[in-house]
Amino acid sequence: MKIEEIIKSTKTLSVAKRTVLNVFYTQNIVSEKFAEILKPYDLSGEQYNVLRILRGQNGNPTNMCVIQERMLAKTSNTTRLVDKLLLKNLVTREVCAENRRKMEITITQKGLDLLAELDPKVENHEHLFAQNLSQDELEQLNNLLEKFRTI
Amino acid sequence: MKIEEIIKSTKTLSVAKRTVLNVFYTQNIVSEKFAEILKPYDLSGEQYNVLRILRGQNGNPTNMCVIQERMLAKTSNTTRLVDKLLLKNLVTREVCAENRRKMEITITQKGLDLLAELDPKVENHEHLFAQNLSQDELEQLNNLLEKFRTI
DNA sequence: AATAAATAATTGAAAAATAAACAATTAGCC
DNA sequence: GGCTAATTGTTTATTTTTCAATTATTTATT
Repeated sequence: MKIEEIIKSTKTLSVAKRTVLNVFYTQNIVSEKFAEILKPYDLSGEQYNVLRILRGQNGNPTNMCVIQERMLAKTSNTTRLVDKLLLKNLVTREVCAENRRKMEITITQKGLDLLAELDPKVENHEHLFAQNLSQDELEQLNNLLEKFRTI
Repeated sequence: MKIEEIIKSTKTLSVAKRTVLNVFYTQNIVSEKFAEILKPYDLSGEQYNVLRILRGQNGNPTNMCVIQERMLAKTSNTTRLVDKLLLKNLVTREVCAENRRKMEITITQKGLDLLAELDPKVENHEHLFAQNLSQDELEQLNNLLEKFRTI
């Protein structure tokens, strides 16, 4: 469905405006579907994201600032996000010995197990949307988004 | 910058996963820049969106459910959003005569003036990103996003 | 060594989002 | 008319986010 129909615009919109709206709307659709997957696990999108970052470290602990830097939404409050994960025993938090200002966050086995359980569902989610395009089109879309967001 | 570099992924990601990440990340960049524009006017992105919907009605009042339906993020609490706009005298709210369950929301002159002041800045914002692509590429991006999000 | 500057993370208060319960009104049906 | 169900919005409580200020530690400077 065209973005004009979705927002029921009577005027014709510039292609620039349409693109911004499309980026917003598409992200919204994708993230709502994603939230549905995480809901039963009582996990928010950002919490999932942090767990994934931690797993990416292959067992090595990760500082708060490294997590922050790798999150997609830079404005998030990493401390509170990690607090939530701690409460669920999905991660551990310890003071770093070399630099006591830093905190070392490590994903627990429980966290790894949760991610392992989610993996197929997440792949499914990605596939749900990706299947609408050919491999070539997906590569194109990635390239266009990358160019578009450059400031 | 490629999405793998941004999230500093060591593994290679499927094109499906890359696309989802790119959609998320791009929306984030665009909306952060947009928030900067609105900040001095003490307006959130969603509040701006509601004002724009109301202006689109050309002076005709609009029900809450119509507003809700046209918002990009369906989960927002429309009542609260409109409350905020009321407090700033950007809209009015009256009981609908035909169906007294409904509320008629109308944008005020002050609201219209605010939008008029924002218009060039918003266009500027859209242009900031759109200028990275040719007209053809923009159309392509719109088409690909539209296809991609189809469920 | 003492002080200033920079870095890392936390905290508190305010704002916003989310979900569930509630109230009012309308509409359909017998 | 009177009963039931559906619609429309508001309210309340809870959780999250956001923003600015603060604490603790380390590094740099005098």
